[in-house]
Amino acid sequence: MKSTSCSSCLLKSKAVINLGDNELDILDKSCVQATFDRGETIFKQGALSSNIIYLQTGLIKLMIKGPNRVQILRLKKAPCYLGLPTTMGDKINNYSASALEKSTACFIDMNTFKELLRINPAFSYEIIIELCKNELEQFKRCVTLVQNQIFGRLASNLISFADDIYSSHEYELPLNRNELADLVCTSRETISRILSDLTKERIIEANGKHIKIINYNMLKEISRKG
Amino acid sequence: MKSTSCSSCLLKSKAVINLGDNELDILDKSCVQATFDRGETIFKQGALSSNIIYLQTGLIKLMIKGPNRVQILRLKKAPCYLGLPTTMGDKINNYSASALEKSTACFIDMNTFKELLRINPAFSYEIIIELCKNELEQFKRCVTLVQNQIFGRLASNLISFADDIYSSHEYELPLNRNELADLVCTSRETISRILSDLTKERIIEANGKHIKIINYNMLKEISRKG
DNA sequence: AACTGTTTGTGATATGTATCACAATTATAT
DNA sequence: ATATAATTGTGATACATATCACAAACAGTT
Repeated sequence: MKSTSCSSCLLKSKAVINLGDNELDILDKSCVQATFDRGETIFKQGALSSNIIYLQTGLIKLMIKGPNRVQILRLKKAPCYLGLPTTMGDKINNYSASALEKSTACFIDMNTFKELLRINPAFSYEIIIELCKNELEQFKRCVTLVQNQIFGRLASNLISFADDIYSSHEYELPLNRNELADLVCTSRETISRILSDLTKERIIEANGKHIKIINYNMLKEISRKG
Repeated sequence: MKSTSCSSCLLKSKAVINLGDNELDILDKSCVQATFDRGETIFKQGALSSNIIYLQTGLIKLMIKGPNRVQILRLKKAPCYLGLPTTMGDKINNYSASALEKSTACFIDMNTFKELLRINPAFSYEIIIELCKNELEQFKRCVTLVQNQIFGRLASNLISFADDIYSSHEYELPLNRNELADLVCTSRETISRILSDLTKERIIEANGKHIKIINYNMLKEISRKG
């Protein structure tokens, strides 16, 4: 049940901002809103994909089950589109999404979305921009995962939590040790060892999920060198 | 110097096929064609990006200089767009492209490309589809790189050469050992050892750059298990 | 409050691959 | 044809991280 119509929604995407009243009406008629608690699945790998999902509020993880393990592809913070590639580039979800905190998402019918792409070039243009930025981000992440050793990989992610997600050098991790290991592509034991070492070296303070970055420059250096 | 006008080009992209005569004229006026020999750079990481590049014929590698090494992000076979994300998502090339064999590419002015996106929704739509498929492909590649051990990673790539690029179980690698190592993210010594082992086990025959796959199913199994 | 299940930390050991060194082979230049 | 440079293959060793085992701490349930 939608709390507000698309036209009076205060959390529109950059793409949707370009829509006229008529187009917002079209969107409103085939757009459903849902709230997810932490841990709930928004869409599942292997299932048919027929909606475009716009994450209005919250934080989610994209996960894929690979040959050897579950891997967290990336975390995504609202506002953003989820699963655009998997819905428009394929018919089956190539990966899953789950909420890491209470989140709200709008499910847009695929055909309506295509219609909006067709009738509003500015809408299309913003979708293209988002796809392009996502791919660049993904390339960067992949290079870090492949080239850096585990110290550098973990440091990069801790910094990303601080700079991109919480805008603070002190935060509560939204992941347990196993999930952090899935994000950084290592084992949970290795995560424990490194958080321990970083704490001993007074670069961070790690108390359970509570992280405080003490020596940001040193952490940055570690993330650069790998 | 263009050998033919855009309207009479027989190698149009799926996006360009949607353009009308008028739009093809617009494209023709700001599109320059170039031929590249093997080894030549098409665009360079760190340089300003102001063109959209359409690879008409040939095979290229996308490379990025990371914290520890050069990494080949992926190979791309014509026909396809190169560097869409890096031109539309940023102003600087995030990675480089070089020809692996004689190739031809069309350089399209950025503003003209944006104009075509604006005036032709079907054109935009095909660009969106290509971006989505690219991202899914990139996710798959990243998962393989991160989760598989080196045997599985090399097997995957040898199969990709056979199935996607040469459509043959026997082919001439377009890469030397060092470049193959960059593609698979390992060292050139490890590449030599594994090609040696695979040859000893009669799964492939490797003679210099000449590769012949003898036991496709076994190679497939190795690539799946990692 | 007690019990059970889950998560986390640490020690010990195994494994896969990088690195280094060097020689052999191949390609290129003269 | 010869010399030089680049590429490749192999052996030996080092190193980073996975895996296994187990205990301690924490969270959830009764």
